[in-house]
Amino acid sequence: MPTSKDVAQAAGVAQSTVSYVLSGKRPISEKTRKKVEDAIQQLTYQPNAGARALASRRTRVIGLVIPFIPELHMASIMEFVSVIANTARLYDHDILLVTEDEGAPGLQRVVGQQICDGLILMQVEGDDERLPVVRSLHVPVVLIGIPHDPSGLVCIDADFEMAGEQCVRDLAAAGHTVISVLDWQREVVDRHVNYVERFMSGTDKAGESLGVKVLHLPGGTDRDVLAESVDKALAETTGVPAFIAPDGTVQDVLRRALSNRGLTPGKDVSVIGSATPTLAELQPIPLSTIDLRPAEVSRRAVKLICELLEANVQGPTESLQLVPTVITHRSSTLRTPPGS
Amino acid sequence: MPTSKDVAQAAGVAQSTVSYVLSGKRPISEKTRKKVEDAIQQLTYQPNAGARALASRRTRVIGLVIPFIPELHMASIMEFVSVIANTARLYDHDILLVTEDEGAPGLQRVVGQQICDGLILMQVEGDDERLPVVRSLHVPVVLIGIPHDPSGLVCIDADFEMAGEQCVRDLAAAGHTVISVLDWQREVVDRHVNYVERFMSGTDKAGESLGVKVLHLPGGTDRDVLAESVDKALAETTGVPAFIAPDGTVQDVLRRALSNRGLTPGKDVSVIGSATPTLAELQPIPLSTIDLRPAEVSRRAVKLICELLEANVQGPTESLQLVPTVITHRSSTLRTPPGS
DNA sequence: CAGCATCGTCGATACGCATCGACGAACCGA
DNA sequence: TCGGTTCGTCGATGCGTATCGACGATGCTG
Repeated sequence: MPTSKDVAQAAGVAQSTVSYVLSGKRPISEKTRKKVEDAIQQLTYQPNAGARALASRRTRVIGLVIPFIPELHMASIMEFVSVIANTARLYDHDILLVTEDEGAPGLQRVVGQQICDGLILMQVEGDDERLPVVRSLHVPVVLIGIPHDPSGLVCIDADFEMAGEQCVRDLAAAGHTVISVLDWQREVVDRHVNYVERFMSGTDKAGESLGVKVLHLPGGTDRDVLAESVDKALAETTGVPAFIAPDGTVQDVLRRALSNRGLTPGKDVSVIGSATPTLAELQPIPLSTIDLRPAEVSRRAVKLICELLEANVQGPTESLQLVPTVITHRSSTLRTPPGS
Repeated sequence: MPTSKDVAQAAGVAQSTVSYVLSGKRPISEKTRKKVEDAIQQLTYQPNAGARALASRRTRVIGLVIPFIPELHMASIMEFVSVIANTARLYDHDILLVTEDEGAPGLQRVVGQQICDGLILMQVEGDDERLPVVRSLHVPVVLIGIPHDPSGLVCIDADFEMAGEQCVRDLAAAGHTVISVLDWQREVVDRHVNYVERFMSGTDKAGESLGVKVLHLPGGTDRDVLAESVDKALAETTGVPAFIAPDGTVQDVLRRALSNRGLTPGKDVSVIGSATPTLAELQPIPLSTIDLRPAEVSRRAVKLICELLEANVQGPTESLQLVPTVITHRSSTLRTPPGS
């Protein structure tokens, strides 16, 4: 492996000059720059990351803490991961995987050993045990998800409250007067991820202001539990029933439960779920969806942390960003108020 | 951040002694070791990764090249990723994400800059364009998947041929005389991932040796295409029909197609799919599966590369490992030959 | 008790780059 | 023509660790 010294020698300049050509931190004459760049080409020189990190105190690596995954969520997590990795490259950074299995000590490890310059935490819980550690780390950290106490933290997430509002508002506009909201699957609810509450609060506010009844029922992937919820919803509904199933994993079970009862989405019942456009179109009856914008959230998270790194932020910062959600009508919801 | 020098000072020894305590590469008296370890504790010292990499020429980081993902596969990819990350930690290594978007130059980048000591490539295609580059890199690389020409490469994958054999053998034993194999979804087939061929070859060999007819039909997630395949299979089948759907994403569509035709898996038809045990049990009719052992493949891949790193392998190595697959009966296949 | 290997520790050096101060050259206006 | 800039380059140093050679201390053999 050639070093910058080799390049310097080949170009007939000092090693420091090579460094300045690369960093642009001092003016370099066109002539010298050309010589150096040619030498770099010829030797296929690439700067050594370790040495660079040692000298500059910057690794250009961001640690990404991925959650331990209740099986069924993996797909959506992967969406975050890949967008985050690709976006990081745009800022000339790399992503180091940190699994949640390592817990809080894992964070201290990667930061303490200076393997990375900052962290992105996914799937932050309302009362996340890692928060005290996060606050004590002297590096920028961006949380995806909003804990109960976000003071001193940089957080970003989809605007779940807006999402809840949008769903109820749209169903109400379609003429539904009773709307049933199915909970996330148990694994999520048990984690006290606070987007569940935010979503629910959004539905309730909208329901109240529009004068429609909003029911909250247990969701999850257990067929019997969901069957019970559906029956209860149907019993309490006057007019055409409407369901909101913000958890992608619940949708499959819901679809089956409705079909068992002879109900066809878009005709006898309205259903709004959460899925990517591609997946939504793939359904037998294209699913009306509330898009929680995972890609946009990911991109902004990376942007945020890179800006913090750029600004060389040391002390605690505080900020909170909510990404607007998007509701899309497909065939699983009624278009017009029935009887109009 | 304290350095090893600080530790040395606190312990009243030389910096090199601290280093030897940590690495164990020279004998240290119990007394000195104690002093040093206490100092490390008190200062909460953690070695600087950059400096360590610079001096030792080892980053203890493995690059993981994850594929660009046709949406529906993400879940299974995540399974690999998380097991790989966790296993790497057992060997005291970390995982750097490299997305396929960077292509072959990305490999040269992370290796050239010495950000990582070796690579794991997922989802290797039969005639992968990155192979020439891989062969030219002077670091250990482990491929998950088996290219057409594996010479000079270290490869590991599930034994898809065995998987195909197992499926056909079991269905034949249950009395089926005609067995229909549905292809992977188009996105996978188009990539020429060669496990498709290996699986098919396994089914054919078993079919031939057992005297049962094996049909190959287009799979994929397109409902119409799959409907056509199912109809064709039913038309050509004498006795109880049997389907093998090795692609997890095809299964959903197949299930619906069969249900539309009034066929109940385990009763009027046998179905073998591919899914993790949890997911298989979650189906309305628990799915008989062929387990392609993603976790085991991941673990072995990490083990392989860590051993290569340990052994300080420079030149090209060659090896090929196939992980045995496991077939599990649940309720979607007939238990006994019909009419017996 | 001399002679010698072994053990435990130290000091010095190298790893490859970024960065700082210094310095010569070219250029400006007076 | 001279003092003062600005521009472009160089040499030296530091970043924190691993590792090599050296060396005193200790234990053993004859």
